[in-house]
Amino acid sequence: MAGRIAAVSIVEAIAADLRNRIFTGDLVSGQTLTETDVASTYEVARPTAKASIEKLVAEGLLDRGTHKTARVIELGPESVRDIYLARAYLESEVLRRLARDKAVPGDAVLANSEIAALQSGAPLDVVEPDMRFHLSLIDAVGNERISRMYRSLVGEVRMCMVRVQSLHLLDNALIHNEHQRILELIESGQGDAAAQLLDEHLGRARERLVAAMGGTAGPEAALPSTLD
Amino acid sequence: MAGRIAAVSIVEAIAADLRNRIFTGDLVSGQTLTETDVASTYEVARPTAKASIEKLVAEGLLDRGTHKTARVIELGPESVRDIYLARAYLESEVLRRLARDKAVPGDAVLANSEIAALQSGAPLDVVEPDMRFHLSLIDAVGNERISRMYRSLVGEVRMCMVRVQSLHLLDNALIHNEHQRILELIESGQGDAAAQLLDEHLGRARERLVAAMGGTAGPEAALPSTLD
DNA sequence: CGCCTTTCGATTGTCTAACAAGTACACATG
DNA sequence: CATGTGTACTTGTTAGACAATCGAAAGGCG
Repeated sequence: MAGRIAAVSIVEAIAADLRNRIFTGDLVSGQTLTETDVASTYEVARPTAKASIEKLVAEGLLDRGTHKTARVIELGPESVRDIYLARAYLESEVLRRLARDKAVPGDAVLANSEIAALQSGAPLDVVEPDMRFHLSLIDAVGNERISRMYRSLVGEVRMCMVRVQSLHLLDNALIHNEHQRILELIESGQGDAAAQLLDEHLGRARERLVAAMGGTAGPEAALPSTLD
Repeated sequence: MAGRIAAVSIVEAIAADLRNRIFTGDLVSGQTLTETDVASTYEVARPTAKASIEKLVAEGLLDRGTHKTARVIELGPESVRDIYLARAYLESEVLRRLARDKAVPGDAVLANSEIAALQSGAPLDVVEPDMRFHLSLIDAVGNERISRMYRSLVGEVRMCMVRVQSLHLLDNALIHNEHQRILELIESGQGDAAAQLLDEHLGRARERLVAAMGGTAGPEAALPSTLD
């Protein structure tokens, strides 16, 4: 069968669509979402729209106070640092434990080869396999809660990405090489080195994002132009 | 001022009370919570009760499928392992980074001294300062998302505790000593050793919980009787 | 007697309509 | 300029209702 069918409730369906619109940049940061707007857009009753909005608020994608209109969360430089540091915390410990068992997840290898394969195209094409690479590492330890936590971080990372999508921040070859080295370090059991390399890997991505979103001057002036 | 005032909505207030009743064991694992029950208990309309229930479902404290009654989640041995391993992942990396800065959080010292102070009392009295000790370490790195994640884990740990509260699983002196050694290792910059000790600390607690809840024979036979 | 089907009560999903309560912003007033 | 007032918009909550679904009990059949 082609994809498991899903009898989702209306609330879930609307929440899923809103989530998608946030991740694709259709709904930009700071944009307001009134209950009546959502209700009329999807032609449902206001309580239904309300429930959808509150679902996304619980996920952390929307923000709202009592009696105030919900807004798409705004991710400033401090949020980006918080997100990427949280990623580093989760993932570096994962790398240590994978290295302890010398367990290289096949999905991660696959995802990284896809990064190597795409030579050009839209600058955001690398995001999907990149996220899949990191998720494969996380999922490899088989901890349900860790995977859930990391996925919520990935959602926020995607929001950061669409926010600066006009810039080509990402050097596919560099990303591929660093991933490759991380996998090699896991295979040879060097957990500390893998964790440290990951720290640099994420730290670099983080600072480029911060510079691109918070920079006063043009980003090409603030960033190192070449990274090979 | 003595505590910021909070004008919480009815939904939030009910959710908070239900959460409290879950943590105190008033609502036991597996117990069903129909919307009408909650509505009549708190004398509110059903949609309000529904929203409260869905809030707790989003937090992971209740579980429910479409058209099915919500139940308090049941934490079996595999869940306990998942929770404690997730704790270890988060916290051991935190210890490494604290050790790197040789930063011993004052709140953690305080919480541990409270553990030393209580010599007797209810067996669960140690849980609160124990959780506070670990939370202090987590909060010390100042990462909002990591703190949030850990707090959700702490909630589940509390549920585990009330589930086996009849047994005295906890040796206050042992806990205090291990905490103390962890703090010392942070102070001397030995991150790896601190992380490893934490692993043992959490691993022991986890296995005792698992044995207590899943053991076929009486727990005093399955567990090492003394731990000094 | 045991198994399958049907029926029924209980529960949830969603809607309409409505009122209360709060926020934000413009406006008038001192 | 600071303050108070008022109004439009939005959200919080309720009541009642109907459809859809689930679980289990009751009944029929081999």
